[in-house]
Amino acid sequence: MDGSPSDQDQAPASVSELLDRLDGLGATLPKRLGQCADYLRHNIHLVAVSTVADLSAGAGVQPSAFMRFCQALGFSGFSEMQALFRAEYRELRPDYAERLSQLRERGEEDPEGLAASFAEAGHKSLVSLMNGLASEKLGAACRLLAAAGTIHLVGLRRAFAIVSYMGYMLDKMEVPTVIHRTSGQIESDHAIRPGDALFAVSFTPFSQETLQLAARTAERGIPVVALSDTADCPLREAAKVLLIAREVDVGAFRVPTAAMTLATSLAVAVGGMRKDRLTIRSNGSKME
Amino acid sequence: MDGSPSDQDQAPASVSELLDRLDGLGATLPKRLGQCADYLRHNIHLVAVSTVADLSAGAGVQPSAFMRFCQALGFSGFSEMQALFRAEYRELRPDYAERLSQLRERGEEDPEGLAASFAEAGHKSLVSLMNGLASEKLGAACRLLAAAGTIHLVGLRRAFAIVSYMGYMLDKMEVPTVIHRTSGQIESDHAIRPGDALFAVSFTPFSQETLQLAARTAERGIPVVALSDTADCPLREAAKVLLIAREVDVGAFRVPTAAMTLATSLAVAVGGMRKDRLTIRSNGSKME
DNA sequence: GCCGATTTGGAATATCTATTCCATCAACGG
DNA sequence: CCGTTGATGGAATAGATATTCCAAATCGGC
Repeated sequence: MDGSPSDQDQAPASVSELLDRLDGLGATLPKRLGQCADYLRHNIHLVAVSTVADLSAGAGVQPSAFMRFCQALGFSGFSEMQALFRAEYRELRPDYAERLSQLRERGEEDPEGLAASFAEAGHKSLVSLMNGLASEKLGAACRLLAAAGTIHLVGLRRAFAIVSYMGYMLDKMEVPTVIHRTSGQIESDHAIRPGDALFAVSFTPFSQETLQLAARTAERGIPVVALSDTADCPLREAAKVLLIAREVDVGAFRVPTAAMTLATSLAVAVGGMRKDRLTIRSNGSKME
Repeated sequence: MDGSPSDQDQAPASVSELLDRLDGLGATLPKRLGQCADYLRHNIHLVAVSTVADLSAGAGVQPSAFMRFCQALGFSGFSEMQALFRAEYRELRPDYAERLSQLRERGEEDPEGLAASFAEAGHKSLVSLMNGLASEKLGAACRLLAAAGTIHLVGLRRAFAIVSYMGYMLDKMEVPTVIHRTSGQIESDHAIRPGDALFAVSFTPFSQETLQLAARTAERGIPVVALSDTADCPLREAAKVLLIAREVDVGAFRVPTAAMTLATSLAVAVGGMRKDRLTIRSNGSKME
């Protein structure tokens, strides 16, 4: 009831608490335990389904070292730590996995089975989105759009849902935005002025209107950021940055889950950056 | 070394193969093994992170019975079966969980961190969508829409992305569809004719225009199907069926992942049903 | 209601996994 | 350069966990 001094010695109660503590220990750990920390950070998902032997081998240390590592984190041993991961894993999917697999079996005739298939596809799309996201490209896209005067959005057919949602978000954040829904490009071209930027969304099969607007805009030296579902899309040439969001199909259909997620992230990030810029400006302290 | 006749005795190579085999064995299993099968079907997600003792206790049988069950499925024992589940788990998220947690730590300043948070939220939204889906309601919604002459879609602001995507899909499947984007309701009301149906989407805070159009349409005796993010939404009264898709927010923002998934499922199911109906009609064999 | 076949429960065992221990090694301060 | 402290590797041990075995129970056909 007394001995224990600060906090070091009680075990983390959740995975994110554990990660915090890992950061806290930082570089104070001896070499081998440091290797364990590194490996853990990069392979959290393995803990629930692996043995100390597996993990220590992965980290390139002896099992005993890994054991000491667990204790350094505040656990009594590996088993206690693993229990944490297993518990968290169980919680995340209470009866979900169950229903999903039952429903999927029911086939894609039944509406609920269909929904299950689409949900499953959504999970996969998100996984692949996050695995494939190139950090620099996303950052570059944000900077281009944040630096623009007005942001112009174009996307037709299935891409229209994306730009319409993006337009809604940007507008809510008071970012000057125009959605180009037209095929008659008469007004579009002139509305896009130097200092602006164009965000073009197009999926296979690509709409000519979108491609052409993007091409003409790029020719005029106005930056174009593109979002597509494949890297060899015709927008590649016009775009300064081409973002990719692949979706997993269900039969001939798909939900634009990954694209929507990426577009929303972009919009929110751009909104945040512009707000910062404004704040700084109005302080008068710095000009961008 | 020959006895083994057909196929019964080689182990399944994937979880879905295993589920197939489970269905195959069907009711031929003795009582205790039947219990195991039931329990397994409802708790597949537990296999990777549990022991035979846990699982057999859950199923209400002796460990030895569970053991025999594994063997009946074609595995050499429990460990071999568990290995399958663990392998599949590892594959699904290769370095995904890793990145996600790293990125999320980076906070929601950084665009990539934001994307990670939204992706995580998307997973959760899909989980809760599937857990909360009431089978009858979805089926009823499909039937109402499939029976309609023209399907009218309405949804403004953030809901517009949903209806625009739905409109695209329905149109692709040659289902007569109209998207009402107007606030001036002059034409809308008359365009919606007896025999048609209205699909209304609205999230908090609700747009008056959508609510009013739904109310007026319902008053005229035309069926209204609604999609919202909460059960006590004003559409509840006008709608014959109210579908709910809750999203997990990131700060003040959200991606309409669950709603988009539900709407797409609905559209595809309706498209399928109408096609069936047409086929049957043209065969002349049955009239709906 | 008896007999053979099948299923069941529970304890015994084999295997695998976590954990500890200690001799050796490297780092650091005097 | 030596002695102390802390880290390391590897083997020994303790503890779980899976797996097998067999006696008892149950079921089905006659």
